[in-house]
Amino acid sequence: MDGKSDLKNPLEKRLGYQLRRASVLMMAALTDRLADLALKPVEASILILIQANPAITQTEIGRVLAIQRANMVPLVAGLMERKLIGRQAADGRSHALHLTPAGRLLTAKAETAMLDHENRFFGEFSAGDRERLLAQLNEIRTGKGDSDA
Amino acid sequence: MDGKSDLKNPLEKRLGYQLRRASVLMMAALTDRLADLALKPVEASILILIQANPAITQTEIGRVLAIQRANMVPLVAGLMERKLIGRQAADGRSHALHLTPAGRLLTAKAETAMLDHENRFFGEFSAGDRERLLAQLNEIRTGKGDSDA
DNA sequence: TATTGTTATACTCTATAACTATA
DNA sequence: TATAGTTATAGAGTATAACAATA
Repeated sequence: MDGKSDLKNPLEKRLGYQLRRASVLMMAALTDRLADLALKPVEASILILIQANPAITQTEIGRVLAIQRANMVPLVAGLMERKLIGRQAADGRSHALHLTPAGRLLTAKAETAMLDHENRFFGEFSAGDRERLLAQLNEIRTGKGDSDA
Repeated sequence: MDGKSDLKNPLEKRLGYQLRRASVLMMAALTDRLADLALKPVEASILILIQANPAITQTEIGRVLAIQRANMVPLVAGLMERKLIGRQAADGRSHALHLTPAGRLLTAKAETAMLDHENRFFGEFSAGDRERLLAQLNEIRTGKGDSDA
């Protein structure tokens, strides 16, 4: 009941390929899900990071999320303009970021959306499978990936 | 022995986030690895797909790899110019693609590079863990992800 | 000298619309 | 009417270089 084609795709056996395809699919779904809140995934991530780390600076956020300083500027400016976050001078050159009340509210909604989103994709997975998958993905990041320094 | 910071990252508990970070890291590593062959990951994927499916057309490749028809044009043109692939008229509007001898040689090298690359990241994983991870990633793609039609 | 925030800029990847020639 | 290949183009996302102010 498919009949779409008889094409072979040897890449389906490649972990890196499947990793990327799954990631792209989930990112697209999350983008749709967060569009209701007028947030992009990266913006939601920034809000969550500020919530977890009061007085974090935008350069620090960039370091955690692997975003260049230069590219943080319009992101922070956008959240400031929407009055979701505020800044206070930390020292003369850096600014401590915090969530506004509106930002706290929206961050809570974003977190709910992200959990729903995750359950949509992993709802059939057992808790053990989720934990193992999470640990394995984390291993990829923290394991052999450190040889690019 | 780290001292890098005391920042919390709640996103590390999110499967979608870890999936993306792992994917980006592996893609960057693969890009480096294939640079020796003057191939981008997408070009290597196209070569492998042509090898596995003689007489495939570029639109079909795009369908398999989720690449727009329009974006296939410069990719195929580049591989043609390097004489890694050739084309023959299939019907009046489509062309059957095939690997040239040079293309076959380079594709073999690319496959070796991709296997090495995969072992670099998953070498510590047991065969069972690899299989399970592959199956889980495939489930993400073929499971709940089909509701965007 | 190093770091923060910033501007400007370029490059890649991806998406859309429209055209042609074929089916 | 639908499809393959193509062109042109626009929009993200990401990267680098340079600068001013501050540490």
